[in-house]
Amino acid sequence: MPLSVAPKKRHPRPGRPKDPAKREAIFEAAKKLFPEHGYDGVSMDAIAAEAGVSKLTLYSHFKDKDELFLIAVEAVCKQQLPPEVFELGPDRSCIREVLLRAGRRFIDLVAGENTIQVYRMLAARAPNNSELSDIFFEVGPRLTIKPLENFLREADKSGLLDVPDPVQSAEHLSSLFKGAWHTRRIIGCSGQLSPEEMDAHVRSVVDLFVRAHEPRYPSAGQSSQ
Amino acid sequence: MPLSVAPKKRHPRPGRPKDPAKREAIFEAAKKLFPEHGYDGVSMDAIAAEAGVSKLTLYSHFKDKDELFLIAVEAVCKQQLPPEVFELGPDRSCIREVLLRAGRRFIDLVAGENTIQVYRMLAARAPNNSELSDIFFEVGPRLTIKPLENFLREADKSGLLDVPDPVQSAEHLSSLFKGAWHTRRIIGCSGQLSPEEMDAHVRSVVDLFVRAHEPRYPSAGQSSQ
DNA sequence: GTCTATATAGCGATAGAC
DNA sequence: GTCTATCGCTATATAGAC
Repeated sequence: MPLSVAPKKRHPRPGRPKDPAKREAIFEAAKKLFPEHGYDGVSMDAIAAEAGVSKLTLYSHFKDKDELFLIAVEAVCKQQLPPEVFELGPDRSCIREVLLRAGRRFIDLVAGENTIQVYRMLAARAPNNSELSDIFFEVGPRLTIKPLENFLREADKSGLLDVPDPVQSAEHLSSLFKGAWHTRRIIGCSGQLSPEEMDAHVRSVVDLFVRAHEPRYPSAGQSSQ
Repeated sequence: MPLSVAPKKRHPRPGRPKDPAKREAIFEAAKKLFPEHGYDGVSMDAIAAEAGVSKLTLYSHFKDKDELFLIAVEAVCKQQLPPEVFELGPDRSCIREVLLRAGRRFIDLVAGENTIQVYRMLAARAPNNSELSDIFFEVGPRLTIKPLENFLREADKSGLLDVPDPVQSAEHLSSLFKGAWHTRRIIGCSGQLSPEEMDAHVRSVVDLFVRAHEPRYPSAGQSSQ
């Protein structure tokens, strides 16, 4: 059961209601600062200052630093992926073109600054918050791969590709798109991919993938066994 | 110019020489603790205690925490990879078998606890130490891929595989072997690959890779153009 | 050169005034 | 409910005794 941002009001209205705007300001500050500097790099004072509230107000809305970190990261993960942005178009005439477009979008998403920051945060606290990493993986990478999987499944049915295991192939394709650069970005290596290099990489991946999955007997849509 | 562990003695022998054994003890403690708990998770007190020396002795041997962290991580990276352990055997008769063995070794290495800990450390301090990450990538992943690259180049020459760009193909193969599990381990997801799943994964990768690179006209060793 | 003891600063979390 | 001021703790880094 994922945590929620909404405060739980046990008593209908015992006194003056807490200011939702302040809670939101704290929440926004956490979502901004934690990805930038990591768990240990952000103090509760810094969050309070960024939000423009006092530290006690902060503690009145959130139990402790861990809780705030948890819901902040979770929120960043969820707002990370607008799932429809990655739905592959209905154009399946040219399989390579569709995969090329998909690859560019995929890389833009998983190698974007926001995504990389989430990975870094989670890596830093890996020994502590394995549940948080699990959540991230479900709402992040898992959902990102899904459109690839669906596409491959349909490509297999229509005979454009030979994909007996769409789940596994989608994961392979995802790994190929990420390549070595994804990990390099996470650990903060200096060099960056130029747009030309990125394009060459995507082409290379699509070449390899299509070559591995193109039907062996082009005239036959499906082969028995 | 990488840092060295050896102390620089500016004066030949001004007084009592510092105890090299204590320096080594501190060094060993740092190499043990930093990978386990990360930069912020390890205090100088903890290192001194682990090494069995006082904190001032520590500071007399190393300028500050950053310097100690730097040379410790660098040392862990370098001792990480005995390059000969990954040299592929001379048996190139069955290409799939060689790749299967290579894949298992490769995964054992890059998904091992030590390697993953290095990734986590670097990710946590990514905004600060990009040079350190660069060093790691050169002495780590880069060297690990090299044997794959050499093997693919020879396989291409002997006509067993069709690998026009061994560098790129080796990187792709590496990405496939790592798969999603490598990243999942870095961020500390809970589930782990069972040996059976690992084996299935490697087989799947080798299937895909061989299928993509097997010569199209089996009888002809090389194709022109 | 090495140790015990300490200075200084920052952390997360809290008590009391309004 | 919110703020100012502070507790208790731990961090890095250092001064004085041997």
